[in-house]
Amino acid sequence: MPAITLPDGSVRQFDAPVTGTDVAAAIGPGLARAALAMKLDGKEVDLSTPIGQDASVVFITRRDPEALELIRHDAAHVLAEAVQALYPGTQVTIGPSIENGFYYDFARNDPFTPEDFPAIEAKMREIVGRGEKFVREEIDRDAAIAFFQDRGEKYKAQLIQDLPGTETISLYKQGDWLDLCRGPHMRSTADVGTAFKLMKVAGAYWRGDHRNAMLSRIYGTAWRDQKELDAYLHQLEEAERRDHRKIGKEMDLFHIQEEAVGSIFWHPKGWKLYRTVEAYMRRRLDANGYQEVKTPQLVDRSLWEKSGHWDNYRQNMFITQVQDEDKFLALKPMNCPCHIQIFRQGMRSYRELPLRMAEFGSCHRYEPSGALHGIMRVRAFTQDDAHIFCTEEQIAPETARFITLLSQIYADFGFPDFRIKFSDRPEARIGSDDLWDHAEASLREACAIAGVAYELNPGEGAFYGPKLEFVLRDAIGRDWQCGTLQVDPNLPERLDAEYVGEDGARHRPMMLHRAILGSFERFLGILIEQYAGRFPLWLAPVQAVVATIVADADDYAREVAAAFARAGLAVETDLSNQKINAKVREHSLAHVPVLAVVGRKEAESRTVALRRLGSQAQEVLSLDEAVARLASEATPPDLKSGNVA
RNA sequence: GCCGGCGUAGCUCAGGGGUAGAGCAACUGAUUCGUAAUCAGUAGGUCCACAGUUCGAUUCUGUGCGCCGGCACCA
Repeated sequence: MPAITLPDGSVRQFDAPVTGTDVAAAIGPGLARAALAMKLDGKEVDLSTPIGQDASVVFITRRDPEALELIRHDAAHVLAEAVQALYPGTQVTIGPSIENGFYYDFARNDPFTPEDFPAIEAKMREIVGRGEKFVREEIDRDAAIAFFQDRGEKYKAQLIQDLPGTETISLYKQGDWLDLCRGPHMRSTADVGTAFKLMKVAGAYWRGDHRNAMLSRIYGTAWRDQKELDAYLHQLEEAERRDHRKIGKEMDLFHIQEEAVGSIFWHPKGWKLYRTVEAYMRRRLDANGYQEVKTPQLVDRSLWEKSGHWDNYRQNMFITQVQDEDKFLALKPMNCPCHIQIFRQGMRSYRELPLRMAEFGSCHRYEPSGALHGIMRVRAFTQDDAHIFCTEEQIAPETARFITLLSQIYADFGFPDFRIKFSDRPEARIGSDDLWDHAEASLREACAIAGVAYELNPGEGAFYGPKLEFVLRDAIGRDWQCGTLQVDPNLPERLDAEYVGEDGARHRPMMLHRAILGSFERFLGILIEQYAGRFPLWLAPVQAVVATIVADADDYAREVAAAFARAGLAVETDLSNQKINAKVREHSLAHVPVLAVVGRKEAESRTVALRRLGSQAQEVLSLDEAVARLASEATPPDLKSGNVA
């Protein structure tokens, strides 16, 4: 007879097999009301699951983080029932819970539009209000396939068909409606609650494969209560204000126009930001043993044929041809083959390794139109690229060294936390398993040396080697790969790079492809969103504005601005005949970090009144002191004393 | 590339089969003011492009282009 161990260590004996519902009731009416599901020996299951033997049970209530996932998953079922009730003939497919919500993919001739949402939401509330019990039923595989086929649910039938034969097929009923589902679920549709909202419609390929039919996906968000939902919606609104496209316009940083899709027109302030980041990166690379090079933009197709890119990526390359010439040149989509050309000049010795060759390489790729996104995903971009030619033994130490450098740089830009994904061998790959074993082991070892944790991203490596991806998140919660490090034993072979070893014989170097920012464009986009345009002083494109209160202070204001400029500050003057209130407002909205206000008082005493963005306080300093202090504050992190790279 | 939505002044947006409107910005003038909007005036538009329907299209229909949200892709 089952003895149930509870989280507090206590044990309850029962005379006969029980369900979670029974156990909760035995403990108390409060828990019986609150329990939504349970963890049975660590596995999440329905409350109604029978317990015949000794087991440990942890109840999940609305307060537990696990509840969110249950609510969202159940909400997806409720959505599916609502849709099938309102739009007969719609087939159901899958509907998981996701971060912040859920979605459900439907097969239907006429896709949904947001105008359908009110009706669907109303129907969902009705279903939740009915509080139909979720009833689990296990069913024979063939019977299940026949059942769904009879109902015209061919996607469900196919799902079952493709499940491994050992899998138990379970259905979940809620009143008259049912769905194929592994579970678990809460007690009834009432447990979903009312804190949900349909968010958007989207197309999505069946099983994520572009060769398959496109389904109509409805996204929703669901929370434990209205307060959480409101907070989430509010947070979304806030995030939209940080959108780099919006801020880029407001701060006059850049624009993109139809005649150059996927390419950026950098305006003076945006380019200033770009140059600040570039100058910083160049100093970091110089200090870390990199040699900077510059390679051609247009390169004959023969080189791309040798490297393999012509075969693999021709569709995504910009090809040019000059009139009256048969030659085809490609705008380089990447820098590696060019760097190998430099490596191949003359005879290389093992003594030169590891050789770190860096380039702020301008690349062009014909990205699919749907992939373009502001300045984060473009067709013309500049990588902070470098290739490290090294021996196999040097892979791990070089990688560790790289991670250290990257961490430092990310921290300087205000990203102390980032995610690392480890992508190992994909199905379609070149090179022997032995080679891959070595390359992956080196990367793992490097991560251990660097002391960093990573998530495994199975099968997502490049075709030539495993890679690490360094991922940052934008304002809206989308993840972007920025940094990367790829181990490549292949390209040196194809393009015949070699060096003379200690033994006097010729060897193939290994090649590490690596980038820290990834591309300037993407990184600047993330950076803009990270700071919502309110950059730290060293990054701000306009660091200070000297604003006058009266015209009598104009000459002094010019003097102050000149002194700021001599100290290397990016400064502007505002001598317009507006009230100081208006000037404060205008430059605050423009995210200028320092406002130096001068009136008659300041002109007479040779002081300035500094006001920092986000603060209402004023600090009156002598001109000399203000210059010294701001100049020191505006020093890039790598140039601060005591922090020399 | 695929599915859906959108495209009106520099920006944010309203409007609607009879060739367009607001706020902010810009420009001009007045105002010289002490830390988040001084007042008045002026100017500003191929209503994304092309085709079709119509007496007449910015408005309706179609196609193209671009943008936005997803999906797929991301060397």
